[in-house]
Amino acid sequence: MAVTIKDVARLANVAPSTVSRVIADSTRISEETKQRVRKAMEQLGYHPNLNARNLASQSTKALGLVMPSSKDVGFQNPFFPMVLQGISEGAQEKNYALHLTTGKSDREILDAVIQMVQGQRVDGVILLNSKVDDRVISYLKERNFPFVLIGKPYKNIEEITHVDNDNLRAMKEVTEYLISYGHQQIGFIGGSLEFMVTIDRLQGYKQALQNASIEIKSEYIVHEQFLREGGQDAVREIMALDQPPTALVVADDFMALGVLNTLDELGIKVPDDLSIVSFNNLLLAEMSKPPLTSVDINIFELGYQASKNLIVLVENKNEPTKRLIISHRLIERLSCSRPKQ
Amino acid sequence: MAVTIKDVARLANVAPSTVSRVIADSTRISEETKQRVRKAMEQLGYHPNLNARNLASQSTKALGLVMPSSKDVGFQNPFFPMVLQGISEGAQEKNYALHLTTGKSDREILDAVIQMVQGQRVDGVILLNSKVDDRVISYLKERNFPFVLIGKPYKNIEEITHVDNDNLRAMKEVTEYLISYGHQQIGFIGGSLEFMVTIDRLQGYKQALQNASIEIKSEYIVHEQFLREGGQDAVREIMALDQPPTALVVADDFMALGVLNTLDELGIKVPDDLSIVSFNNLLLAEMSKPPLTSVDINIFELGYQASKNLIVLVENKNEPTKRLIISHRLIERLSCSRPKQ
DNA sequence: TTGTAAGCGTTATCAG
DNA sequence: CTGATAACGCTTACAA
Repeated sequence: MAVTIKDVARLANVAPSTVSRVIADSTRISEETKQRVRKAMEQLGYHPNLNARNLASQSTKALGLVMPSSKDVGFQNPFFPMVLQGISEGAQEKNYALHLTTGKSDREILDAVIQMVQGQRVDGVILLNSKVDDRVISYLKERNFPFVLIGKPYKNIEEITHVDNDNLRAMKEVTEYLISYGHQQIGFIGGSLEFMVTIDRLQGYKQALQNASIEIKSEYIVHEQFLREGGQDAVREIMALDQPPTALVVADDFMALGVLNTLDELGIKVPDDLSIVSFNNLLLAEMSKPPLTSVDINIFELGYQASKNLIVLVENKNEPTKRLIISHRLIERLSCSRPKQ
Repeated sequence: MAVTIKDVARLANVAPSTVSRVIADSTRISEETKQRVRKAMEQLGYHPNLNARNLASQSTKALGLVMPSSKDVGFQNPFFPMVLQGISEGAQEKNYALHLTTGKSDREILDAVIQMVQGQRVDGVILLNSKVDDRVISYLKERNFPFVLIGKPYKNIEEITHVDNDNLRAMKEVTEYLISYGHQQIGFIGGSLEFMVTIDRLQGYKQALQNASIEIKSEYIVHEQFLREGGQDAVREIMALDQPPTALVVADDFMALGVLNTLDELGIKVPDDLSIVSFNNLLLAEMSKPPLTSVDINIFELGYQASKNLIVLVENKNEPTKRLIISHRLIERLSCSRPKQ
């Protein structure tokens, strides 16, 4: 039906193998026949059948992407499209295609990954959401199949190539920033502790307080969902304390938006009564009222480096595992000030 | 290297073709051998090589998804992850895989699509962003390759299967809703007129005004980018008029957020001084201040129906083209009230 | 009900 | 520099 390599060969008066070599731009083909073959390809509108090619060459030039479960709320966070953008760019540059995988349960996701990997649809896999004791990771490691993780692995850190921010340091800096403003009562509103990012940031928060000899109060530490009213409950809880904090670090701009609303309802002014720093620096951050001081964690770059390095991993069999740390940057806006007396 | 159909055949003491039939669950195989073969597959951890299978069967059980250009700002709108979620679900249900495609320019995108289609990596394609005179559409139509468009085609409406909202009616209803509140001066802040959705909504807006014998003022109609400060410029412009509107319809929640901010800066209170209705009903809508009355256009369903119907198209050669209209619903929150005297 | 064998469209190995 | 020819792993007539 479709035009094949044989049709091209016939028209150009060469063997199919020669056409194949022209496609691969082999050096061992005379410039003259190359021209002739290329013209024939053009003329016939030839495009190689990728399935045949993959089958013969035992490789696919495609990367698999494991998305967060579609039931996951986190899916609505703009984090996902941004990281995808980065991944996509890194792949495109090396002419790799992207293959998507989801599932409603962990089991479904694992099955989809297995199919994709064993079915040889992809040469490598990018993981977005590492959970504690992730079965997908165990599976890939076991088979020694190339993959990179965006975020920090729960175990075997040294054996898993991953790209992450230095979340500990980022949060430490943020906390120090607030301390330097004169804040002593600083609250922490983070996501679930089953995410490494939360663990790291919590630790950064604690370290900063300790270094400044500020007491760590457990009432100041709240873990909530990243999204939605999560922030609202958290902030009510924490502001109802006898001695409420004068500053807050929040895990995510989206959540910070909820925080801002609740504060408004409670009649608490930002930054006059309460300072806030959040993370991610989404468009949201500059559109909220007041605009949020937020840590830009370079989401695009996270994705870009992930695919870029996965390709390296795929193409060089003995590439060592790596840990890639993407830089972050505090973007100062209007949600912080000195505490009131 | 990997375990193949032959290994299974050998272990189960049957011919490879028999194994193939077992995989396809052919009725012409005895239950007994089915058991035996399945056991062998299990034992060896067999998974079919999808490239070989695709090559032999000339079909892929995969759908291609053309994403908005990664340079596109629209990419940051939560619309994308939501529609992807729907698409993914529809595909998963029928055991179809998803293949992604992007590019930085229209040319790159077209090339990627051609590669994907002619390379026979997918059986059908879902398009997200139809532009005027879309070359991807022309290409697919020309080749008679199955595809569905999310949104409304610019031309050949009857010949292109697409899933869309009734944007004209939705906007008409919204405008009538505001009129019923007593508003006579109603502004329109929409996206670029190169999007069909804008054209449809603008028309709905005009129809509602006409039906109510309200004059259509061109100064009340502003077209801006969907995102970012777009809203802010637009609202400044429109509120600076001698007789500013008492109500606004806005194309998108995200944009409405920008509008809210600017209004706040201008000292204009919502809904007391100005009523607002927006579209999409993102999480944002309930988190903004005040919470936005917004039209839920069922983004998930848009995606879900797209992949579901694309699969029908792919599997039934002579399926007629369809137009699928997804329902919408006005979600009333706190951004509307009667106009002041 | 099962086996044989001919593709599917490439790439890769050997000759020449 | 180029051409045969054998894989690659599976599906699918056609036989049996």
